[in-house]
Amino acid sequence: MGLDLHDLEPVSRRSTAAIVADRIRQAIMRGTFPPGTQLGEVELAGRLGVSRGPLREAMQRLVAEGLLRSERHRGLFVRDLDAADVRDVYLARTAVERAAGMLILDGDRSAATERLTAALAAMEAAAAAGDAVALADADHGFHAELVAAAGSPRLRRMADALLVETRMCLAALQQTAPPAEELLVEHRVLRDAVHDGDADRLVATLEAHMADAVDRILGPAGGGPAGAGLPLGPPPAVPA
Amino acid sequence: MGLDLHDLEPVSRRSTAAIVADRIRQAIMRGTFPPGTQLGEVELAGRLGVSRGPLREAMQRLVAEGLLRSERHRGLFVRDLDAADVRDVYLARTAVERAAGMLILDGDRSAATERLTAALAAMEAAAAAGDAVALADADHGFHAELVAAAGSPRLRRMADALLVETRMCLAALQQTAPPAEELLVEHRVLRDAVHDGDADRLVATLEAHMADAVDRILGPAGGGPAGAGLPLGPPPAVPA
DNA sequence: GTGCCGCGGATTGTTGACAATCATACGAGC
DNA sequence: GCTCGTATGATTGTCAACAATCCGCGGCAC
Repeated sequence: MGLDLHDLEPVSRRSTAAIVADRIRQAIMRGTFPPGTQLGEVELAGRLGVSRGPLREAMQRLVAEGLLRSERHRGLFVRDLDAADVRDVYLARTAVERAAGMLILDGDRSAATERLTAALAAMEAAAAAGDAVALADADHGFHAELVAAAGSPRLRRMADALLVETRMCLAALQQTAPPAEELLVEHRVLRDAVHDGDADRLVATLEAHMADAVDRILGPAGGGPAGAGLPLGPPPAVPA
Repeated sequence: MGLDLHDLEPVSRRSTAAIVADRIRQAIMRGTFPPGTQLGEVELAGRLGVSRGPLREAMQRLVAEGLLRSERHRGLFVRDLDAADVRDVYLARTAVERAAGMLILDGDRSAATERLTAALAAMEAAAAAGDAVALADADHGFHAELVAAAGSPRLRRMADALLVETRMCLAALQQTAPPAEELLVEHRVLRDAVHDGDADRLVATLEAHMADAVDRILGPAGGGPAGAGLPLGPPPAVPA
């Protein structure tokens, strides 16, 4: 239902490096590779059925995206995100999605509303089914659709990268249980604000939504002033 | 004078791929490789004195950054930016630098003011010397310092990528002569707004500054509503 | 007992060569 | 004259092997 650009795509599929990059990215997102784990090149290459050449290229892409951290002659490690990183991710997301929202309000609101409604339906279905990972997927999809509807390639690219990091946060610090109903309400308000063209309400709701997400992940400790740069303390229990 | 993070860098220098990526990036920024040119791997590898392996890794990074466009079995080409891209770059920059500015206003304003003043001094020196490329460098440095002072790693990373694309725009569509005095005034106002903690003035000036830059590059045609997505017409004279 | 030195194992970084693929130019057929 | 099929050339994509580097452990001198 949610295929974006299948309209007669050129026959040549993407390069091998891009494919394995997507694979690794998805594995990191889904928590298959916990933060801090070392990714051996030979093992990964063997498991994916490719050689080390394309795999290294894919790794470089992921390093550029900030998902991996490369130590020279030591290996590649999955970046572990601390509390400051969580705040930073949501701060950047707020900036990007805010700009996307303003852009939508100056553009085709009805089309955007339609796309957001569809994404919202996916969230509602997942919530009704009680499927937590599907709900997270749909949440991801809603925000991706929000900035995609803005029509800015660069905002979209930045948002995609940030959403991947968001999933990393969720996978790493798996919160107990996201209150599905509250989540749905917040997203519904976002869509309505887009529909009504209410800029102030959209921005306020977006910021509150992001702050809520940070609180949900970190516990209601440092969600307010968002002082970036502090490593800060142990919220409930984070592994080293 | 403007070195950012030279503070006792680890002895092991970066990987070869990162070095060649920086080289290519700089070459693209400075206009050495005009947009649309094909970058042959063997030629580049020979010229840089490295093999094709590390070079391909560097290329993947640059593709991920959006500076190169890879066509399968065709080659790597320098992305050529049209008018819509110019508007999009400045739109994204506005979003990022606005967020950075708000963050600074909630943080250490005096330190940020100091850094911005230093960057401004570099601009003034370049303007006084009549050195256009030094002025562009200093302009670049001012905005880089602005988001660096915010202390958000992700905003910083996004801004760096966008600034490189900005330089690409400037190099490709080399404008006649940027009015140095006006440029200085605008940046001075930005710094003063940071110093005074005036959020409204900072945002307004920033948006005006970006709109001015777009007008300067494209000619005063479509700077107002910034309708992204249109390829749009020939402002004065753009090469295909 | 403590600190230093050297060695073994493993991993990454790099290289060169092989194979697959595509664009271009030329000639045959209609 | 135009179009289609084919040969050629160059380029990218991929692979397996070589070399450099670093961590951990055992032994030795002090």
